[in-house]
Amino acid sequence: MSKIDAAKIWSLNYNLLMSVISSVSPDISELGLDTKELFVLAQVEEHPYPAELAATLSMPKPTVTVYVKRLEAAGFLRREIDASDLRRHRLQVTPAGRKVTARGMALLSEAFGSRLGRLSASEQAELRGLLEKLS
Amino acid sequence: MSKIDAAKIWSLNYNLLMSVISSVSPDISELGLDTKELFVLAQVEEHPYPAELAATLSMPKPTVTVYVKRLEAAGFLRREIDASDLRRHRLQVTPAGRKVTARGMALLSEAFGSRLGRLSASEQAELRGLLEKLS
DNA sequence: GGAAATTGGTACAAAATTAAATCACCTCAA
DNA sequence: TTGAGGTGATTTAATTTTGTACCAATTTCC
Repeated sequence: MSKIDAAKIWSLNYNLLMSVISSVSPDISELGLDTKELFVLAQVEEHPYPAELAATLSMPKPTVTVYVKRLEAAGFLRREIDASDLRRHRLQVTPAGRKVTARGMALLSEAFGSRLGRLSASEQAELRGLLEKLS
Repeated sequence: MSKIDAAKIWSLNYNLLMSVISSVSPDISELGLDTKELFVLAQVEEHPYPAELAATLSMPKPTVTVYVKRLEAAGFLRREIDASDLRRHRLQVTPAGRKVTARGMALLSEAFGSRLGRLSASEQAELRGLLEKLS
């Protein structure tokens, strides 16, 4: 349960996530957005400001700017200046954006779910609980 | 337990990993290697060929080439042509490489461990078991 | 034995990502 | 007020990562 184990758990988890990502990204691309763009888009409703997005996704602010710009150009997102603080840009998902998010997350769920399927329903709930404690 | 949940579990896990990575990468940089380089180095003993590394880490072959080259230049790795298959380059971690790997993984374990510390010992074991089933 | 197809690996150019600097705006103490 | 310090977001320039094309060694199959 010492340092060795934490690193082991880490690697297992990391390799798992990466392998799922790379298996779905071709399908996600066909929706007209990049995998990372999907992650950004999926968090916009919960975190409607670029700085918040950067913090929760652990990515630099300029990177968020680029993704937001692309998402806006694709019509998945609208940007408007926040009335109460003119520095802030409030983001809003368009109906098209919501649709593509749902599809993309469904693809991800399908791929990840096929791994999750190795676990029983109660194990899945257990896993979710553990991850929530860690978050 | 449907698609929605898989996506939720996914996001929790993804954000967790990314936040841990970004919190340790400054410390890892001080060891003289990049975070991704550490991940590569840490897998060399288990997967001593570039193509294998690319597959297990889900990264493109050219990327592995670049990292291997840097790790070799830094003296953490040696490359020799495999006697039984002259196309393959067998990689070998040097003592310096082993040392820096241990330190880097310790840093990672420390950071991840401080999250894991929120779980009881039996919960940690539970988590590891679940992740192993998924891998 | 010897083309043809495969596999491991790399070089180079293009694309993605990021660090550093900058601009616009906000807050608040004097 | 005002101007000093701080925050949100973007631009620019540099770095990192990757796709494409390629070579060299090996295997396959006639």
